[in-house]
Amino acid sequence: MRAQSRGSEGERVPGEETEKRTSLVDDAYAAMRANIRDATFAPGYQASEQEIALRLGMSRTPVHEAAIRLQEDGLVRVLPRKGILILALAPDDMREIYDVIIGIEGRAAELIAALPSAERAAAADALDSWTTAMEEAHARADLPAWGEADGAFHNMLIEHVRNGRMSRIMHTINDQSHRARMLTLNLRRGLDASIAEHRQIAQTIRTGDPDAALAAARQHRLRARDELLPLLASYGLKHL
Amino acid sequence: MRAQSRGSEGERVPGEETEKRTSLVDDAYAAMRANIRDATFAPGYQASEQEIALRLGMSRTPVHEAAIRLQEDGLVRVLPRKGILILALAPDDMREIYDVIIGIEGRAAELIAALPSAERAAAADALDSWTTAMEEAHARADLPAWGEADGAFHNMLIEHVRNGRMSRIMHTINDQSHRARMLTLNLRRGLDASIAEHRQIAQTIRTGDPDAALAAARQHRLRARDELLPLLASYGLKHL
DNA sequence: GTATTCCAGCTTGCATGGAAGATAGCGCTC
DNA sequence: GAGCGCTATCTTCCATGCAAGCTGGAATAC
Repeated sequence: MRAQSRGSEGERVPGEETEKRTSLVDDAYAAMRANIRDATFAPGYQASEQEIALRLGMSRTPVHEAAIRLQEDGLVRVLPRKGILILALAPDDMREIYDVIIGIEGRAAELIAALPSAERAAAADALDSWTTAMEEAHARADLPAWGEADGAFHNMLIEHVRNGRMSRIMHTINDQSHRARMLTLNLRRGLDASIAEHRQIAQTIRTGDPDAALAAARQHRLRARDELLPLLASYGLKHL
Repeated sequence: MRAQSRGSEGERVPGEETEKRTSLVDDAYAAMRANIRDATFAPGYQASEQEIALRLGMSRTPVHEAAIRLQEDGLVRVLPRKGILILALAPDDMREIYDVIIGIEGRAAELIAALPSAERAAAADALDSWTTAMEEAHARADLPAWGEADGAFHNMLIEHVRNGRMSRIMHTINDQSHRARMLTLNLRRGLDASIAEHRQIAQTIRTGDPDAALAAARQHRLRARDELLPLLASYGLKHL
């Protein structure tokens, strides 16, 4: 049973070049996170470390340590002597998540709008180009592309602050809410409003008005939250 | 040798209590975190897992797994085949930390000010009592007590939101900045202003004015940051 | 004296086995 | 038939062994 058979025939995480030094723990972490994101491990599913280790072709130790990291990220819960529980997301979790996003992203927009004008312009250009991508996707009624552009916009917003802690927080939060966003993508209505708000955020950044940028970013997320939460409630999605 | 695990255990989802299981991993995590907080493990110190395991009276495995959690918390860095490095805090880290605090705590104050009036009053009372404790400590020139009351005020602010993710983020951030706060406690000047701002925050919450609460909380942290960062720079504290 | 090479001793990464706790099902008692 | 207790079996937890990588210093060549 000492199989060093790396790579389980199936493809790895897309976009992740494992060219660098790859530890089994990192492999396990990436694989499990991907499986949770694409719902291969459905919420509520209770897996055993042994089973996952077998599937990934490694021993229990790296799986166990990856599970600790995932638990720290809030994606799973390690139940002592019972197994690894894939966490579900309740509407109340989405409320929590949105409040964190509103706080962090508002500050992020404010900070970017306070940068020197050259950097502001560069950021605004990048943000606008993603908004344009959203418009085009909207015109084609291509919801997945719309969602991807939307995600890229907000990701870019955070990255421009150059605050590793903010990036990390948003990254974690996005992991947690990814499934909910995918599910509700088809149900959303206010795409036009969303695009307009994106333009507004980029505009306030270009102008260099921190207060307005803060207000615009907050407004955008507040509206999205007020659109999403009733949706989840009405569809009775108890766990996502 | 047995490290006494201090009372603050990482809490999870609200509603789940009765966690009194004692695992060695939890012991190691709590002990190492306490040692980092009180600078028994000074920043820059590089310990080996074997050595820590010996000191804690356990084997390497639980220490290793605790180190993973601490790394996830941003307190240490696990260097492959070199050891566990206790991370230092540079002034730029403090800038990052303050921006996260400004975003999160502002939203927290806003949310509390939007609660029903009975809960607002209860929160404001609790906050005011801690502010009073700060005043008394200030009158006695008891800086440690002042710092403790200040910490309790802000902790209470976050806890009243009942958002586990916010609590967790602030908890992590506070762990990281604890040493810097302790160091600069003796150097701070604007204690009167700080107390007045605390009163202001509690007042806006009592009144139930979310916008004012947001502004007051932000203003408080912005001023504290602008007081602290030059202090760190002028004293040439490269790593804390 | 200086530069280079190599090795001994450190470190963690990972696998694996034993131990203990939790659980479900079976058999026994009433 | 219903309830209770025992046990078989599953799970994680933790200790430990082995392998591999990195580092510092000794020994050698010049």
